[in-house]
Amino acid sequence: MSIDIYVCWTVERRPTKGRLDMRVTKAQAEQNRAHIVATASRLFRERGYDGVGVAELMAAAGFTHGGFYKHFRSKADLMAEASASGLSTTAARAEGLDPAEFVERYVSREHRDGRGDGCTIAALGGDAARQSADLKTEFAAGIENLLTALQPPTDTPGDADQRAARMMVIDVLAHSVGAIMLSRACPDGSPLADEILDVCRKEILASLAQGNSDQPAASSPEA
Amino acid sequence: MSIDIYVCWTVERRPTKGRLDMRVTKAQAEQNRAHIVATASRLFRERGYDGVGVAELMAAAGFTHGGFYKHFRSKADLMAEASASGLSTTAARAEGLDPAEFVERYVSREHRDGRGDGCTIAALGGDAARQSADLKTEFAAGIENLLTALQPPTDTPGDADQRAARMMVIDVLAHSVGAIMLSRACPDGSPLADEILDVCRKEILASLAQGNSDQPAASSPEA
DNA sequence: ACAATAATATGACGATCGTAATCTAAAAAG
DNA sequence: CTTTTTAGATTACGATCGTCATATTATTGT
Repeated sequence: MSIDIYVCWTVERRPTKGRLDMRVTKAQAEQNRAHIVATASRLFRERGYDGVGVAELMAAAGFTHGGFYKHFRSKADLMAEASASGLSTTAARAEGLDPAEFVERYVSREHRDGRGDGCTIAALGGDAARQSADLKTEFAAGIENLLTALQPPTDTPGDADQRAARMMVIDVLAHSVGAIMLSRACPDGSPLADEILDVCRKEILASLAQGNSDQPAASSPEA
Repeated sequence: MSIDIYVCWTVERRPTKGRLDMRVTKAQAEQNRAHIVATASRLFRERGYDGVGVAELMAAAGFTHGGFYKHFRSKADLMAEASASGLSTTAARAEGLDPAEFVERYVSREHRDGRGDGCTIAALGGDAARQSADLKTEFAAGIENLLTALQPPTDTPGDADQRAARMMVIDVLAHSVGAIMLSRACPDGSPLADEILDVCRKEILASLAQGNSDQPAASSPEA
């Protein structure tokens, strides 16, 4: 019959997934769904929620748009799920990182220029502000997770220390997000874009070095 | 003739502009154009560049969509102009403001909850990052203007002081923008949204108070 | 006063949007 | 083996998108 044609299509579209049949294993379907979410997470970060249509999105994942509503109730649902996925990735990457290390990686040209791979907060935070409460809730949860991942391990959780640490990471995160977003709003490769990044990175790191009251290393750290 | 009817329509639609005729005074046309730009600037800040269509935009300004392309070459052109308009308004408002005063007003609930009236950078910076180089250039110019407006008047422009002041305002701006955007990405009225705002405002003001090397007031300022 | 101009209204174009109905055939259930 | 279920393909719907063509008529230039 037309099996050869199907195989041909398969090779042309998604060699990884490898199937274009009508019905698919339950495990395969789950995997396909995850792949759609991952693709959406990247595309949304690159072009914004309104910048990617359902059809284009499915095509980028290697499918036609028809099956979309077998996986998600609406585009808004996928937006929330893709955002949650991206946010959890960022939190996982930050896990165990020293705040200074986080800032070095976050407030960098590589991060600024790699929207699709970068932080969902910096890429879609502006869009999220105009979306549904559901999506904003996902963002808040993602932010909380990131804060937790960044909070230095306070084995003796004296309430004052804990609160101070939380305030510190909140401030560092907002500061870093602002630096990336401001830099991205400038023309690619413009001096101002780089200046913003360099100035902010330096200032954030300085405030971190000085704000360490645990290790009272004022100007000359450990000798 | 039908002047009475025109007046009636006028009252129903845009009492300010006052005319619905086909042809209009050159001055009136200019005023109409400015009104369209102002309306667009507000609507874009509230709903994003992709969230407002040309027809809806013109209707909000009191016109039909037909005349749009007599005023602007494309929607992208209006986006750039509306952004420039909003950015210059922000810079004008910041003119002569002490950095601390700026932060008090900028990192506030009123600003966060008033997108349409607030800073264009915070409202559209995320969108601008995905737009054309022309629009990004407008943003960079607007940011530069805001930096200049915020820079304390260095009457003796020693290069070192000047550069330090510039670094300070760049850092404060990015920090403030990040605080607003992060807070706006959280659900309306959520504790985290307010916490971000309060923590960041406090930290930014603290860094300003401490960073003042001109007035060497370390802990106890002027006596 | 007359002719040329241009700001607005009306209507329509093709493209794309999110969503859904229908079809197909293989996987899952019996 | 038979039946049911369902992932994905195909097709299509109505709405909206940015843009443009045309008509109208008061203003502007002469």
